[in-house]
Amino acid sequence: MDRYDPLKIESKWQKIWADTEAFKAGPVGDPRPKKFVAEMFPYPSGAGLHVGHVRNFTIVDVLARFYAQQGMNVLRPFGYDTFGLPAENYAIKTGISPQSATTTNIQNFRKQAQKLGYAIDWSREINTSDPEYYRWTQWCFLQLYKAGLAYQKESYQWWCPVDQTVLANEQVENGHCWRCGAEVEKKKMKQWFFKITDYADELLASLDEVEWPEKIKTMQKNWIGRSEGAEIDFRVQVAADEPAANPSDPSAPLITVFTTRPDTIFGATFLVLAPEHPLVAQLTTPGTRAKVDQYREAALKKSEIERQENKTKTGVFTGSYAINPATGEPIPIWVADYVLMGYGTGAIMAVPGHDERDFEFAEKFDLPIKQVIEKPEGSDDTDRYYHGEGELVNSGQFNGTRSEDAREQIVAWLNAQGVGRSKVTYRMRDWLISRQRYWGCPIPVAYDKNGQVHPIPEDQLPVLIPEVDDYQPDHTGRSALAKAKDWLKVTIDGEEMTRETDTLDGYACSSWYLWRYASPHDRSAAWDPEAVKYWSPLDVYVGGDHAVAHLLYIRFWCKFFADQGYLPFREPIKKLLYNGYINAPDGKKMSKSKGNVIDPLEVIDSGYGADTLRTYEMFIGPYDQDAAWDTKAIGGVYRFLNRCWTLCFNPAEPAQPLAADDPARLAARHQTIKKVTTDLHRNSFNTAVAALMEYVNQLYKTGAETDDLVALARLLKPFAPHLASEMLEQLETDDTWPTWEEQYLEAQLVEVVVQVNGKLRAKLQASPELLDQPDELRALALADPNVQRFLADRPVEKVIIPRGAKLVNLVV
RNA sequence: GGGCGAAUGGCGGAAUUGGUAGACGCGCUAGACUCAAAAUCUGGUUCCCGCGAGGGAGUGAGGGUUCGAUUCCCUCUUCGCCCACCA
Repeated sequence: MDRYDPLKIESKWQKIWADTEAFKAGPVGDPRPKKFVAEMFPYPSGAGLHVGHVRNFTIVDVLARFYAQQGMNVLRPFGYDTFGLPAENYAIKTGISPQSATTTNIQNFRKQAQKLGYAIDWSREINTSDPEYYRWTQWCFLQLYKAGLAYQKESYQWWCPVDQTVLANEQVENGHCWRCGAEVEKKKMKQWFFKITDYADELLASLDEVEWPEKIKTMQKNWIGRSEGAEIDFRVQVAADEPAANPSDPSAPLITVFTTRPDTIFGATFLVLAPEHPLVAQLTTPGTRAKVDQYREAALKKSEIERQENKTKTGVFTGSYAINPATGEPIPIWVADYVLMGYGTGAIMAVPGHDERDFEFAEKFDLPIKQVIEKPEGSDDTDRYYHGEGELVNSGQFNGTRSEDAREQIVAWLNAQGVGRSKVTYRMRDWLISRQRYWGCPIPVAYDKNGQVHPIPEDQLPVLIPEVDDYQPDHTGRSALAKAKDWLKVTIDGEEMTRETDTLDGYACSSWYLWRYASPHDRSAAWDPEAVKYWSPLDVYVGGDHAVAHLLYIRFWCKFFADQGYLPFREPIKKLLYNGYINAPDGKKMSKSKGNVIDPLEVIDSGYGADTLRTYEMFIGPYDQDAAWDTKAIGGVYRFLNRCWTLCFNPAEPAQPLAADDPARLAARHQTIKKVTTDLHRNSFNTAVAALMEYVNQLYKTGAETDDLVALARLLKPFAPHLASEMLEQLETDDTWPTWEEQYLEAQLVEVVVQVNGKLRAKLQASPELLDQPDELRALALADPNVQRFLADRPVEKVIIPRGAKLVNLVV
């Protein structure tokens, strides 16, 4: 071999790795320290791997190989998240079944991943649409059902008119379907939910325990959206001219509102209900009925995007009044769409004096505005609705109290009268999990002739997805499963029933897969408790998506299954690396329609090889930042690997040869080992590659000794495993991760910089010991002609020699 | 509107606890090899002044703390992401 031929080297080593099952994880109980690393498993699209996958998978691979070379027992599995709309839409269009398209796509993905030389334990591949997998997804559902955390509720749901399916909150982006971009609507349907809100507090609190990027933690905190406040009951009068209702009269309806500002209750001059609020019909008086009905209908019909975009306030008066429990005065009850049924109680007490939205509404409809908090003097707040803190006014016995203190006092006062209580409310809603789609995991329940729900017994799992001819959902809101007439019938306890035709949100399938990796072929349980106890929680998770959805759901399931005794930990992922995107060379997102997609397989096959592609994607920039593909820069990485190859297989005479034991040579080697090792520990992949490049440049000058090449090949292996393996074979050694010794880090002379008043004036060569001898260092610095020039005979007032900084600062 | 983050040469980026700003790569440039080109190798490359030694300026803008600030603090500008009538 006389030149670097990546394609030849790579196919050679890929065959060896496959034949020897080189990356099989050690057994459960293996005494070596374990490391479990994984990427967010991909949806295997027909287009195959893209450069974003390569970045994501390579980060995991570098870490897996780094840990393995350090003698750890590494689990680095791989799987496919295969349910979802693309395969189903493809089936609707082409008639090719999702099952068959998925099989083809998986084969393609596997082949491509192998071509990248990933250190994957291929014996642990999982696929969420494999019945052997989804029977356990169904088992998970049944556990949640048994515990009362999977329930049905009829409510208004996001509905995508194009995909003909319900969407979760997380799948609606600015009022549009996340998949097809169509404007979503609201539709009243009976849906399945998981009660994630039961875990809201813990999901929030235990974010402090995980080593995740602050950005992601903040997004989850905002999503959960904990608000402390109070619920307050307002007794209704049916009409203004009736005598004020007796607050203790149990026959008068109650409107319960949620507020974070109970201190402003004396300023509550009207109530507002969401259009969907169940009491609206009852409260509407005959004179207002026509207007109220018209408003409600319009609000419900309005697409969500219209309701959000139109920020001018609209609303109608119901004709009824309620008694403000603080003032005893009747206040009008309005209906307006700026109040959301899904949050709090769907009703608010409006305090226009101190809330921007209520203020706008009051202005528009000429409702009374009452000030109950005094703006402190010197406040530069110019809003006419002061929403800060201050002293209470117009608030009866609470006048003069600070608003911060009044909150608690007023709630206690209302509570004593039985009309108010402290309340914590979350912005997060329960997780809507039913999907009116064919290509998903069937929800394992059936309905008897009275419509009662019956879970499918565990011994009848899996509920298999039936084959159908036509994948089109029908327009009644039911999935194509409804077309499998025979499949629909099921007998439970001798009674004939009808199966559920909804399938589970794909996020359910990915909410437990990390534990499946521990025992992927277990036919008796979702996961083997011993195996999970050994491998989990996951040490490092790498991905660039799903900041809220998937990463919140998997935490929820983890806590649930821990409570059920199935898991011995409450957080599934210790450390999260959230990688950035790779954009097209023009800086824009890669997309087929723009024609700017870089195909990683083409990069490999063009002659660069997988090692160059892998190393380039690690070198492209900090892993957590977006980067633009640079078609020229990848050549620089290829040249670097080519130089590594040349040093090992075809070395030239060095220009400035160094002896094998020269301190400068040892220093370069040990510095490189230290730099690459510490950089990998802090996930600074780009600078680790830079350090290797620097080392190779050095070896080109000085010539490479065997020890240099061994260190180089071992350090290079996580990035460019094929080339490194070829080098290690030539060098007749293994890939044990090298260690550095502090004593070799410094060459015989170090460079010390001299500053005068903080400005660099000279550089001196000195022995390292001199750094501990301030007087001599000072003398040496003062002797430098350029330093003398700048001192200009002035006396030196202070000499600063910082520890470990190779620097002298003379202050005059 | 709220929250979070970022801004460094022609470009991507580096500088781990405040201590030599610009590592490494791209690009550009000069040279070696070659009939020539490619490939490869060697040198140069923040800007300004200077033949040079060297000097001055410089990390979005302005101020502050410090012997010393890309790093810490304050004010502002621009950009990005997330949430967005959540009471």
